[in-house]
Amino acid sequence: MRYLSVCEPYAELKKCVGRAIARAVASLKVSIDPEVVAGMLQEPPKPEFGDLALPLPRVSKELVENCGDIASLVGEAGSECVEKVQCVSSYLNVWARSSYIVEKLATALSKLGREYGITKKEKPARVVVEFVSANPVHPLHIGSGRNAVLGDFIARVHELSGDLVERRYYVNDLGLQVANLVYGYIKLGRPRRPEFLKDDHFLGLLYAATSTIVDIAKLKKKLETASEAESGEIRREIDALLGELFRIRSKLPDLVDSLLKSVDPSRDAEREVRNLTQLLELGDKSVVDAHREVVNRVLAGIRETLEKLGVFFDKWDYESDLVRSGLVGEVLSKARSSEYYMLHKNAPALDLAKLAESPELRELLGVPEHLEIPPLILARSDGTTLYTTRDIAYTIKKFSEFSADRVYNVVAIEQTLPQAQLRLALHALGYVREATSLVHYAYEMVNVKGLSMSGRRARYVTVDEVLDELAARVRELAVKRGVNLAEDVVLKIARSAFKYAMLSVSPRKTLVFDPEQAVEVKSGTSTYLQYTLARANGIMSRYGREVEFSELDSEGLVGKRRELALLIARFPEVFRKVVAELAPEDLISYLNRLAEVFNSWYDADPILAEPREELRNLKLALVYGAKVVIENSFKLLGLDIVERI
RNA sequence: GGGCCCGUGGCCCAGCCAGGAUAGGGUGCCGGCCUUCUAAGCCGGUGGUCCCGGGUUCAAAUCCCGGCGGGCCCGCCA
Repeated sequence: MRYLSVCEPYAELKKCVGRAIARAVASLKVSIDPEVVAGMLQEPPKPEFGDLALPLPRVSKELVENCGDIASLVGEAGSECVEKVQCVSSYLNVWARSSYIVEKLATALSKLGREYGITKKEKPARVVVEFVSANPVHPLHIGSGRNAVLGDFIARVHELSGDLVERRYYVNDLGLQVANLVYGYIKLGRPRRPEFLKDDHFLGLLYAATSTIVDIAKLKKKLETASEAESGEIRREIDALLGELFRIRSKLPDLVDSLLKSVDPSRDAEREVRNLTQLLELGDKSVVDAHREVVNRVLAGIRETLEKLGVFFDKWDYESDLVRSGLVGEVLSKARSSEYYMLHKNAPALDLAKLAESPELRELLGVPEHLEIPPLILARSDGTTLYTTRDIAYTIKKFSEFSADRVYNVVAIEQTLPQAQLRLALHALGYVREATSLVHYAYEMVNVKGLSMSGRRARYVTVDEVLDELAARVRELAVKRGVNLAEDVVLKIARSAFKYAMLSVSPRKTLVFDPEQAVEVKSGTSTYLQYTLARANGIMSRYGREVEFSELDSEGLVGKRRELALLIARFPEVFRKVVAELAPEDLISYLNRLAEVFNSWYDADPILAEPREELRNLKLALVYGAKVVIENSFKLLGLDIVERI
């Protein structure tokens, strides 16, 4: 990938040091590539070991015994960037010239200003990010919250890199889940919500109650034909579901009571729901109306939550529209004439196993090496299509409508198989470019301490309640500190804390969400970073002028100031890595270190009160650098900047 | 049964892919610091068999092999 305006002070320093060492080693008649040396330079664990260190055995074993000689050779040769070199237990410890660091950093900061560290691509790409796409049957829970935050992050990464990004939400309104909700919704005559509940929360309860009653009906039917041995187990399951229903009832008694009056659990409720899925897919007027209404009511609630989070979408795509547009039908007929077409237990399917035999293709499509690929069933025997089939059509649509070079599906890691099948199916049907440019950005699930989550049973922690609780804590803390915070600032602090919790853990790891802990507002969170930024901004606005980069006292670059300068100098590289690897947690670790060094320095060293002008300029340059670094990181992570905290 | 992921102080997490110095943070607990740029902060202390066992290496939390523990996937669900 090529980038514009490369201006990376730390990388330049490493290259320069690499050259200096390579020159010295050359006089020992050993030839090494300066670039390689630069790549091997690492950050010493302690300041006593200098600014950069080279483990000599990594370069060459023979050099280890010459460690002391090399150190003095580098020192004698002199270099614009090397101040001093020492040999400590086979490490070459390098102290950089302060003037070099200051000059490189000042150049970068004054040249790029607020753009410092952001590397734009030479050729912008067109990127679609599909994320959240939670089924419109209940409010967003924190699992979808993780999706929302990560998807937003990916979109931001590309936006900041100069790409054109389209954010899409796939409204999966054709699954069995929605049919269950529609069933209950119609049975109750399109009920209104009580005053104290948001629509998505209210309808989420309706959905859970309906699902549970339908499931009970299913089990009761099974009981009729069950053997003596089976019936005991089934009865226990029914009892468990009755318990769930009772719990749901406790939240909204009237709702469940009237639902029980209109849905007879002993009748074949399941078949009625199945009928609904068919009518929906066919576009039956009588149900489509109620269906779209209830879906939009839930969606309005979800949207409100996303807005509170500061997460926005360009397009909302209804799955039902996709089917009715005929796109899914086209995919089906294309599949029928494909060489991979097969019947699997009498259902139309694609035999992708053959295709997946090629290791090269797996590599190309990012299909895990040992993942077994079963046939992809395209439709039920009643003719209704299945999710992945519709997703094939949707993927084609996402690519074509935006002329996308790449499409991200931000989807839970548990869907690795269907996502792999999706890419293989696209390839099988001749959509080779689409198949290779579709990225499954996978993230692990969110578990809540002491709760097994289930949408079907209304057992979840919602994003709304977490945000509300966080906001309450922020207010409480503000009162304690005697600070008057505007409501929008409260929300910004609260939602940033939520995002931070979602972003600071690697997406590949299961996130154990402890509601008690997440709502704490304390150090080691976004609040700490926001606070640090507010301090830096406070100084800058109090100073009220542009920093004078041409007159900096580089002799003053010692202690925490030096540490901070080197961290700021590293930002462009950190940024590039985070963008390339889509790893928000790396950026967060870096920010925490930067904030720690900044605060520790801030506490001990007066900045504006510094009497010597050139030293004051140096300090201000550091404050400015830290400010720009944190602000640009916030842009990438979607955290909010607050003026006062 | 097969496959993938995870295991790091009491709790949470970074480091592992590209092996390097005494394993970093946070939280918790104990103590100290506000007449000076925001104390949601700073400083000090406390706390670790990097799941276990082998192997490779001058060097292993990191790579390889074998276990153990936890999660996920293998549906005419999504």
